[in-house]
Amino acid sequence: MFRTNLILEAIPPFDFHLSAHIFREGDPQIRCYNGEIFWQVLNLDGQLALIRVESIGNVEIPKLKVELISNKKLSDRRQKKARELVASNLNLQLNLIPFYLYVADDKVMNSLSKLLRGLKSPTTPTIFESLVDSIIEQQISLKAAHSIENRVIRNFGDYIYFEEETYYAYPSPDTLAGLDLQELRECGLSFRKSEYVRDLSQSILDNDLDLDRLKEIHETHKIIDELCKIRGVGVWTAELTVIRSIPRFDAMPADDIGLRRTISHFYRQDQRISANDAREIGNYWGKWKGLAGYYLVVAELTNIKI
DNA sequence: TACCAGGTAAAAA
DNA sequence: TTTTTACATGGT
Repeated sequence: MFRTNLILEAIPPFDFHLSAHIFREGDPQIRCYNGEIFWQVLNLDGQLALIRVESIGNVEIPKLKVELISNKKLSDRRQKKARELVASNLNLQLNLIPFYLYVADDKVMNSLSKLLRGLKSPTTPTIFESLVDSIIEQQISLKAAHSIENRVIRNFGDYIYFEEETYYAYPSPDTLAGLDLQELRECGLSFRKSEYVRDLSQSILDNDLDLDRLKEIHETHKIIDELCKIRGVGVWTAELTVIRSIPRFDAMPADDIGLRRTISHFYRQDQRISANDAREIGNYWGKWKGLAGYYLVVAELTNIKI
């Protein structure tokens, strides 16, 4: 195996351990954080590398050591690609200060910006990955969805061996496009969702759909409109995808039943709220509503009381 | 056992 | 045009 070390810096504040905490329950063979190191397999222009990230700085002077493990020596170009991918996956270039200033008048959010200072939301390596995951997550519980996602990754993802362990990368559109519906169905997707995923993959393979082009579109609502043209992608899926893959934070999946429960926990004394109620509250966070929603979800996950 | 959980498209009315 | 229905797994 070949090993390469990189040093990455982030725009402060950035709390690596707090931000990686969301992967605490992750599958160790896919993507995981163990309290010390975060790891996952990345596809660097066709070559796989296991990346292991650890903090060698602190929240106000954030610095990361990234170890790249691969079967063949990584070219300079691929090392650069790895740098870019890790930086975007952990949202290192996101400046949180404007967000904190924007929500300073909101009592709850102001508290959270102090309690969760340095928390950045993760970004998926590709828009495709976020779309497929979001389709799988429609309607069913996150736990059920994650077990289905992990089966898809284990069954169809490329992999590398390292120290007697197998690590899986996310399957490519090319691979998923060529599957029988029955193969996806056996991972736990419904036949309908299997069609969505296969057809989405096929249209990328055929160059009928260029997801990366969406990043160039300035207005987020236009990206959401474009995503909604894809069969199986509704507003909820599109909003979730722009937040966690582009990423854009001036959108929030107000239809999301879990997010609504969380918003009501902090703002409406746990009374059920409608999607419109959630949108109304979300508008108060303006262009930062997506990140504000993430802060609320993490606050609930980590059992923070305001 | 039944019902709900980070929805969506297609069928039925 | 609007309303209803089918669908997958995991937890309670």
